[in-house]
Amino acid sequence: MGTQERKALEKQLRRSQILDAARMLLFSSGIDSVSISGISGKAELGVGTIYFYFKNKEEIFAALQEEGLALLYANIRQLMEKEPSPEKQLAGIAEAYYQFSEENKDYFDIINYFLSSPTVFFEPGLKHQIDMSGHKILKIIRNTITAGIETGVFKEAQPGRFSIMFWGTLHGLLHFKKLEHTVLENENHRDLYRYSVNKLIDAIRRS
Amino acid sequence: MGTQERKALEKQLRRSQILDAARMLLFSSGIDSVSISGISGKAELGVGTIYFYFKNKEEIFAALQEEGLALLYANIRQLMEKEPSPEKQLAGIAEAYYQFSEENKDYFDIINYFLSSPTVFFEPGLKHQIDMSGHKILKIIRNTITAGIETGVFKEAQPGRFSIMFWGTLHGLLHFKKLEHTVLENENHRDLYRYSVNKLIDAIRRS
Amino acid sequence: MGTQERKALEKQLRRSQILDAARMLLFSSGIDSVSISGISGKAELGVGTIYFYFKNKEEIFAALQEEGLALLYANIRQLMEKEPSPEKQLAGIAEAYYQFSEENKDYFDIINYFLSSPTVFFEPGLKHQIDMSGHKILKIIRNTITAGIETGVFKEAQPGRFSIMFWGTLHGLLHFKKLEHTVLENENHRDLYRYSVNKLIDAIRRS
Amino acid sequence: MGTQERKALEKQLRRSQILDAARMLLFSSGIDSVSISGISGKAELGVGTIYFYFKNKEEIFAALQEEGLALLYANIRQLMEKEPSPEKQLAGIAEAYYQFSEENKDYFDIINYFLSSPTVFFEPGLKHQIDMSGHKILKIIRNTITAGIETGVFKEAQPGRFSIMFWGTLHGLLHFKKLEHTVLENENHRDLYRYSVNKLIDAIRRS
DNA sequence: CATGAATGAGCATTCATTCAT
DNA sequence: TATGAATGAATGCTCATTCAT
Repeated sequence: MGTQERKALEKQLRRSQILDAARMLLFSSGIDSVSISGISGKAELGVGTIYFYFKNKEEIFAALQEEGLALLYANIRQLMEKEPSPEKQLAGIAEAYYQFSEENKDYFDIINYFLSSPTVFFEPGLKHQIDMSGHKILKIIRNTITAGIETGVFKEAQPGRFSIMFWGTLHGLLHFKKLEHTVLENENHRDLYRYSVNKLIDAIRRS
Repeated sequence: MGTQERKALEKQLRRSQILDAARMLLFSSGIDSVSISGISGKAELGVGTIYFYFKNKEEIFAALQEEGLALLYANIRQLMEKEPSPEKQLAGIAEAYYQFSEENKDYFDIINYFLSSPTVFFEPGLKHQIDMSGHKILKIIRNTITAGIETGVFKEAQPGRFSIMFWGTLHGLLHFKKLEHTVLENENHRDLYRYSVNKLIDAIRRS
Repeated sequence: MGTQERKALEKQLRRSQILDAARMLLFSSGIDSVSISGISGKAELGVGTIYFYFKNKEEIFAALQEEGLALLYANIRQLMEKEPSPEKQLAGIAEAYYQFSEENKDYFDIINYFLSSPTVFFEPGLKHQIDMSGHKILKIIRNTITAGIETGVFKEAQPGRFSIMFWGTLHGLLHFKKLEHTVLENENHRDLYRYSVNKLIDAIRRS
Repeated sequence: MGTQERKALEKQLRRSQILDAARMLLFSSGIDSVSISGISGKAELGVGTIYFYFKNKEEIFAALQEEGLALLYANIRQLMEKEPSPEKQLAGIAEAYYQFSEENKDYFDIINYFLSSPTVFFEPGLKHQIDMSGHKILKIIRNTITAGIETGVFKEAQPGRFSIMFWGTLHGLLHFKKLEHTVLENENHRDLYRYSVNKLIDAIRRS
């Protein structure tokens, strides 16, 4: 039915409208000062309407998180695909994550928000969707490593594990960014990050 | 004076009492639902009394964080000192951190909370004190590595950087714990962690 | 639409309801003990509802102040318009102010509160509105004086200044009301007030 | 008894110590941010001690108010005594009050605080003392006027009333100071004040 | 579908005052 | 006398969520 289609489309449109408002607010004022009424104001919709399209405030954030993961995924693909060799590709992935954490700090923060919080639970369906996004990113890494193994550049018996470790190291180091001028004292964070990535690539190259 | 001493002791006691309550609440309800009035209720003290001993809610959290870091530091020392070789010592440090994240989940969470949060800042003095605690832990790692280099077990031109990377990897992987049954799918998190630690030790052993 | 109209009316009603509660509280307990939660209790509305209709506690006071000024203005007009001559009109204005300070003591107090308070400031927009109300009252006085000059009853080179002085004298004397039985000792405050008004009218009549 | 005397002296000393602290705080932070604990800190005395010397926070303010009135009294005397004629003396008194409101704004505010507040009641004894201070000031005015009448410069059947009116006008106009840039629009407040003082002196000169 | 009025629990923080020592 | 630990009521304000229309 044409009518049905249009309705579905409109529904999608409203969702975007709300998400746009939420994103703008998130980026301009930080995660703590995003309120439903704020979103409703920015989106020029009633508060009740927000609740029609999203069950929760958290659901809105989850959607934003997905956006972030999608963007990160795209960035990674882009930077990685420029590179010819698995080694350079891995480095490209790491570089993409670093850039993302700086250039899309708000998305990075929101992803971390959910990852760090010991509480927050989403509905199973929602959670699955988000996990899938994380999965896709991890898969790129694993594929790159597997490809490297196949071409003989890498030697690694457990590419699945190594890819998680790789990702975990990047993640942990990015977390340390805020310690740059205190605990890490003299270390330049960027250099430290690159050093670590090289270390990891070295480790898999020779093992 | 006996009286003075007892007074000082009682004062210390009250502080602990408050911190205990805060810790219990934090542990049972998550960081977001720890409120001053909740603490005052749990501690069976008036709200005002809380503020007599702590300037701020944040000061309470900072104290808790420091407690956590001190405990972690002690645990690390203990597990590490059992081991004879730098390699085993590094493994011991990693093991201690893992255990800490499980057995002292509340402390682990609070440390992470402040590390992850894009906003919260402590007063300079407070921040410095916390940083020092973090520093001490990092120093153990660096010393272990340096010792390993000196005894010829490790080869690494930049022990300072490597120790941060080491710590960062552990940190990042522990963060992934909650993804165990989703993104990490088939991987047993514990095994993954150990695998990674070995990888890191391998990397420094041969390089 | 009938529905829309009723809604708008109800909204206006709620505002009044809140203002009524605030006024009653102010009247019965003094300005310092008017709290939002007190108002919400008296008005039988939730605290949040108060904040839905008024941005601030101060906005409520400002509304009350404006109410007061409007009432004073009306009273002045009424008493003044009965009088035929500028002299009697001036006396009528003074009389109206005196009556207002007695019969609408709560309004009088709130107007004074904001005038006396060394701190409190309203938002520019709000302030402007209040100032306008004050202005209107001052203008009546000035117009009366100007009219008197034009008809030759008064002689005064600076009617603007004199009207402020006139108003200031009334204001200052009403402030002294509470000193009636102490500093002012034997003076009957009412008589004193009338004496002063006559003095002022005399002063402008002859000068 | 020497001991008794010293004790009484010490008691007086402590009072001053507390008042000094309160005054400093009042002047540096404004009337609203003077707290007992703040005073106790500044005075280097325990909070309990404050309550030993003053029954109330209000009692402290009352003492400060008296200080203010005494200072005002002294200022008035000084400025007035320079002048030879009753007319100039009246102008001097007015001038002194104006200066006091500017140069000792904090004292002026505290005096007004008690005058404006519709609630606050002091103990009878205290109240009497404060009233006396007010009285003394009023008496100067009355004496000046009476003197003027006796020397034939002034003509006024009711010097008592006129002096209150005089004082009330000054008081009311000083209150209008904060309306200078709004309600009073183009009027320079200082000029307006002087104009009014002259008007009053004129009024009594010729009547 | 869309609205937005209404809610009320919840928050961190302050501070005058008391009272056992 | 002097102390300062303890209190707890009180404050203004926020905001996710609901629900009648």
